[in-house]
Parts: sequence; C-alpha cells; structure tokens
Amino acid sequence: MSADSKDKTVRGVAMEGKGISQAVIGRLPRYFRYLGELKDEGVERISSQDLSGLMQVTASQIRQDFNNFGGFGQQGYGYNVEYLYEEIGRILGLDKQHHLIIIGAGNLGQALANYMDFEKRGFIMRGIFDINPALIGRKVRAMTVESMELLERRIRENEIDIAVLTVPKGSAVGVADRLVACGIRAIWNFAHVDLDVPEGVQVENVHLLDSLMKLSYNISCCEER
Amino acid sequence: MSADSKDKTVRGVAMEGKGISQAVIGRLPRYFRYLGELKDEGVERISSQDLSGLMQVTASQIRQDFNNFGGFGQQGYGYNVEYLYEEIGRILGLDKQHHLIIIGAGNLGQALANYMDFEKRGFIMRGIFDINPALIGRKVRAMTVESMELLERRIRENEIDIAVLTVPKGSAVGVADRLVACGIRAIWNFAHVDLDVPEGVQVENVHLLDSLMKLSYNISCCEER
DNA sequence: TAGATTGTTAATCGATTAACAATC
DNA sequence: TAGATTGTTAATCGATTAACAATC
Repeated sequence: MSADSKDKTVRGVAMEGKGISQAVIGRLPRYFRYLGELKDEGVERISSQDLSGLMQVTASQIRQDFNNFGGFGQQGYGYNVEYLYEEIGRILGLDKQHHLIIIGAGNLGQALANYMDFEKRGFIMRGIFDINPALIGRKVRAMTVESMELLERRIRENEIDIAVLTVPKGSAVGVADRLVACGIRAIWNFAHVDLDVPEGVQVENVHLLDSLMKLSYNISCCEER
Repeated sequence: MSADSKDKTVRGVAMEGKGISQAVIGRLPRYFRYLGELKDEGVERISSQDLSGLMQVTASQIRQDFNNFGGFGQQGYGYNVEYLYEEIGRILGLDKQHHLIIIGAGNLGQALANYMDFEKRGFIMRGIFDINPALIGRKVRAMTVESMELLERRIRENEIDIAVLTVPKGSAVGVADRLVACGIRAIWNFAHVDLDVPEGVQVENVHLLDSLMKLSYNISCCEER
C-alpha cells in the first residue's frame, strides 16, 4: 500500500482514511462476529486461509480487506485473534459509546428498545418518542415514551449520536428534517422512504419490505428454471 | 442483448433467467417504490432521464437494469409508469401471494406480525411459534402463538413459503435445520448467525447489529478527517 | 419528417482473485 | 535455516457509465 493511500497509524489506533469502500465496511461486522466467536472459543491465532474456510470468503479478500487499515498480521504466523478483534472493533467505532433515541414507539420501536444486544456493543438507548398521546408516558424498558415536543431538547441534553427512525413513512421526512436541524450525526432509518440529508449526516436504511421482496424474487426465479 | 442471455418473454410475463446479478435485484424494490409513487400521482410516462433525476442513479443504469428483463420502454416515448410498475412487481414475485410463519414470538417477532405493509404486498402471516410456554396461546394480531411442536405440521397444512426467524442466535441453526428438513423455500433470518442451508433454499439476512455497526463506522470515519 | 429516447454495444471504473516476493 | 503466511502488486472479472445507432 502506498504511503499516501494508507493513513498514519497512531499507537494501534488505525486512523483510517476516507477511501475505504462501503463493500469493505459492509464485511467488517461479519469479520468481527467470527473473530469474537473464535476468541470466546479460546483460539489464539488464525491464518487468512483458515478464516477463509470458516467464513466462506477467499483468503485473498480477507488479507486485502484487513490491509485497507494497515497490517494486522505477521508473516509466517497469521493473525492474533484477540488483537484483530479489538482492532476491527475500534475501526467500527465500538470502543466508544453511542447514545441513541428512538422516534416512533410503535411495535418496531418498542422491539428495538427492548433488544439487549445493542447495549452490549455500546449502543445505549437514551429515549423514545411518539406523537400519539396514548403512548406518551408508557414505560418501555427503562425509558418512558416522551412527547415529540421534547425531541430537540433531549437530543442536546443527552448528547445523542444516532436517531432510530421507526415512524410511518408519511412523517419520516419531516422528522428527519428536525433531526438534521438540531445537528444529529446519524439516522438509522426504518421508514420506507429515502431520506435526503446534507453531507456529513449518515443514513443507514433498513428497508424490511425491500428485503422481503428480494427474497420473493429469489424464490420465484429459482422455481422458474 | 443476445438471444441466449435474454430469456423468452411469454405474454408479458418476463421469464427471467438465472443470470441476473444480486446488485440488480437489490435495486428493483426501490424502482418499484418510486414507480408506485409516480403511479399514485397519476404520472403516465417517464423517461430514464427523469427517473434518474428523481432517484439519483444514472439513466444509463436504469436502462441497463430494465433491459436485463427485456425491453419495457419505447424509443422516443420512455416508459409507461403503470406497465413498468406491474412488470417489476411481477419480476419480484409480488403478483403471487406468499405465506409466512414467524418463529420466535419475542418483541421483534410480534412487531413483524403487526406490521401491516407486508400483507399489502402479498406477504401473508399464517402463524407464529415459540418455545416459551408463557407466550403460547397469546394472541398476536389475528394469530395465536403456537408451540414449536406444531411447526412442521403447520408448514405443510398452510403451504408456507417463507419462515421468519426471530429466535435467539443460539437456537437459530437448529430451527433452520428443521425448516429445511420439512422443505421450506426461504428463510428471512433476523438471528445474528449465518445459516448454512442447501442450494435452492433462499436465505435473506437482516443483521440489525451489523447495520448499526456500519453506521457507527461511518460516523467515526467522518469525524476523524 | 424531426425530435426524443430507448436498447445495446463499447469504454471505464472498481472490486475480487491470483500470484509471489518479503519476512517472520 | 526452512516453512508458513502475510502484505502487496498484477491479472481478472464484473458492474457501471458513456456513447450512439435503432426506432418510435
């Protein structure tokens, strides 16, 4: 890797550049998951070859992926599982805590609020909001559903990084605008619309219906052979 | 397109071949969504150019994508919105009904059971299962949570296409094996593990934690500039 | 007919895989 | 040292974009 596409590595913290493709990023959580399992099983080191067999991706891709962030391995040895796990966690920003609020306390919003695995990785739910007066005041796990009027204030008070958008598609764009206006960094969007946000605000879409449609396609395309 | 990469088109039903890349398939639901909106607004025809402006993808890609399934447009005219909408729906298999069961009646399973938009597109929930005796018998929308013992019987009786897997990661692999054994066609997997199924069984993963991790990466990579 | 816009081929770009020299 | 395995460059493959002839 040339000196200018690779960014400086400061004391083990890979200060990765802007040039990493989303294809690579998309694979990091899966590496992280497998490495976590290996670590739990007490495996100390692993080669790209062995990880390749386990994960069903080429060893070449594994090495290429890791090298985007500087070398984590050692020739003739492979990769230290714990070290690699830690590094990928750091790259993914899992060494820092994130504060989230959920907007939309319907079924999905409540389900996400109750899902414990997020907290284990540092994603802390700090509030849940709804316009429906019938829901306001209701307890959801450790939180109380609050009025949408309090949205901006709470975002500032509680240093919220990420807004989880589980409102109906009709209100999503309006809510997203309010979020952007009060300086949110990221939106995890479950509403079935595309959000248009200024550069610097991250949007990650979870379009469940789209996902189901892909499944539907793959069912029908296979039987038609 | 050469005669042998393009499959026969029988009476408007595009019998698409196996050769369509998942990149293309992944974009179809979004086209479908935009075309549905245009249709609802009463727009009769649209050019790849205009759709390009709307959807923020290149006109070239739009034409290329549609041409994977044979020509839906007309030179000098563009695409008929309603026709294209119908065709893409058909390609995605939305002209047929799908029968689903949910396995795991926890928060997420219940949230998905209550989500109305799936039915509108022909995804009909026909059952919900759990091992937890405390949940069995409970009403979820029009369904009653049933024991896992009834799983295989219900799949056969109700002609289930798709199993929605919302069980903890520890039990997911075991349940998936049972599903495969009794001939399920497709698994919509929300459990945080990779399922290993035989060819011909479709798996669509929704790894929420992975999605959140990507968001986390994109937050931290931007501030580090 | 002239203008518009597709279908389709060719050019470019990016991502994946293969190969191998560097090195532990 | 010899063997193993990475880091990295080069080759391949696939996907996207550009261009334009076909045609409505």
